[in-house]
Amino acid sequence: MADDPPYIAQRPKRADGARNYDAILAAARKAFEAEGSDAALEDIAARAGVAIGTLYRHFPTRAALVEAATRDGLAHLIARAEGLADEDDPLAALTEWMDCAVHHISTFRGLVGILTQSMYDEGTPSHAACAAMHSSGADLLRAAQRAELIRPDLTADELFDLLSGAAWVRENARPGQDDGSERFLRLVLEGIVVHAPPPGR
Amino acid sequence: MADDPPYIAQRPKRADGARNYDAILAAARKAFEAEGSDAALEDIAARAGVAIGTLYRHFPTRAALVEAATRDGLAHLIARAEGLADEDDPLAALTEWMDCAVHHISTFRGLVGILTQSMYDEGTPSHAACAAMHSSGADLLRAAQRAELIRPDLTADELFDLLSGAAWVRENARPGQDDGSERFLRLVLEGIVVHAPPPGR
DNA sequence: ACCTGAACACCGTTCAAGT
DNA sequence: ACCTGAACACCGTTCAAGT
Repeated sequence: MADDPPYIAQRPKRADGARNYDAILAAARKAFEAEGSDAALEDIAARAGVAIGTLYRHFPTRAALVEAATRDGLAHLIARAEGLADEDDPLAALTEWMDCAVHHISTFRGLVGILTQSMYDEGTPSHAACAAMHSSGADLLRAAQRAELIRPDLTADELFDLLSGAAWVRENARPGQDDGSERFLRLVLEGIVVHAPPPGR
Repeated sequence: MADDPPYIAQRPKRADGARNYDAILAAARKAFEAEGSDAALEDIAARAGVAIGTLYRHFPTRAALVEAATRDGLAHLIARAEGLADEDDPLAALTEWMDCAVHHISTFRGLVGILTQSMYDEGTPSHAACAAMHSSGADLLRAAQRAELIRPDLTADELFDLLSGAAWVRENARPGQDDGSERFLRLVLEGIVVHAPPPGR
């Protein structure tokens, strides 16, 4: 009774297929950034110079297209966590990663929502990437907690709530204004760090 | 060159009009709560027992319908701020209000986004309500800052970023799970309160 | 194996006709 | 002043025909 696994787009091997696949992805990324995750698929196909059926052949659902469009970015984010694990200061490492994460999960309007859903819906194309991201973040969190730099009662789920809140604010920042998510994160951070005990103790 | 003011729905005086207006609003609230702010307008009309044209007559845009559906809730929130202004403990007052605000601005999926847009788009039906809400919150914030209970560098805009971040997390909480926005707010609060100086000073 | 585009469905929005 | 529902437009999605 296993529900079939989510569809993950694959780059075709045949030359014309690969070319179209790439063109669609490039057009999708551009459209998502400009119009958000609900950009018109017909426009994306048109801009990629393919018929609408071709888009559907490679990416049968919008979720599959979003997954493919954000795949590299999320992979980079996960790799970054590995790199930061060796850092001397685990709080600095966590902070740096959170900043990086906020940027990657809010590259276009609607992404945080999709990823948040994917976090707990296994039938979703982005679920695997989200799960990997979750465990990357959890590792950095645990390290900072072991060093007693982050309050011990903070769970990884709570960390991701804070992260997605910050990302949503960034996604929805008024166009002209600077985004305010750095400030948001810094304020949040003050709430989760272990405050130094009074001196002489 | 004044752009015309945003359309604000008014309850008609004629009996049949008023009846339909109420029925549409009731159906809309139910639909928004179940399906989010992009619920199908045709369904709402059908459930209210009116033709689609009647819905458009009373609420020419989706934004006008959302404004009307959330009008009472936001008015209540603003009144609550007035009441809390006389509180002894201005930090408790602010905390209580933030909790209340988070609940009101996340009654259905998509609301926070609409209200956030309305905050800085004057041509939007909910703009007036948002502006009133903003100044209500700013008053409570200033009181808490005068009492040196909230860090003095926190701006009202930043407070609303934190608020809408919390509301978004609540909106998007996984269905079964408890929403986690209380926890979110409590963590955020730790980041913005003035921490007691070491004793004996 | 991949591409095309017509066809269908769904839903938002308008408007002429009616009470 | 208000209501109705047909009409149109737009866009998502499928699929038969083609290379």
